[in-house]
Amino acid sequence: MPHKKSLNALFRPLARTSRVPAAAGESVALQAIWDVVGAIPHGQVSSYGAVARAAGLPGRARQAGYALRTAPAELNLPWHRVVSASGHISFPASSRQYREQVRRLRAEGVAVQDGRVARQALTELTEL
DNA sequence: TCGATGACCTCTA
DNA sequence: ATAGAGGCCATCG
Repeated sequence: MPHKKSLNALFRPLARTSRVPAAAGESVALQAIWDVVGAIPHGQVSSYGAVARAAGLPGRARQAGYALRTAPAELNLPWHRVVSASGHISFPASSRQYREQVRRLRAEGVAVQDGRVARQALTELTEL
């Protein structure tokens, strides 16, 4: 496993393709996570942990979830492209957000069965 | 200051 | 496949 410094260098190209505008006053961690999520291509799915790693925050999957929860709606982040490492949608099956995520994923051609996508369908975000 | 919480993860068994 | 333990850390009451 590369050192954190080289990790950042590795992921820099990904961040550069981000379409998320910088929000003034936000922490670098939050901004980095939003950048990564905003760079996930249409039809592709990743996990909170992978997003955190790509943002230079290995081991901080929870912060990725927090960042998505607090993301300004104006950013129009493709939040639905992020699920847990197991492939499961991280919302109660009865929730409105759960249904919305399933709807959006299927609209992009992503197969969702029993509230989860195949782990094989998850991308590590390092090969973009 | 402290304990609880949470859009999570990894290792063990 | 499933379950528990530990780890992570920003937020909140």
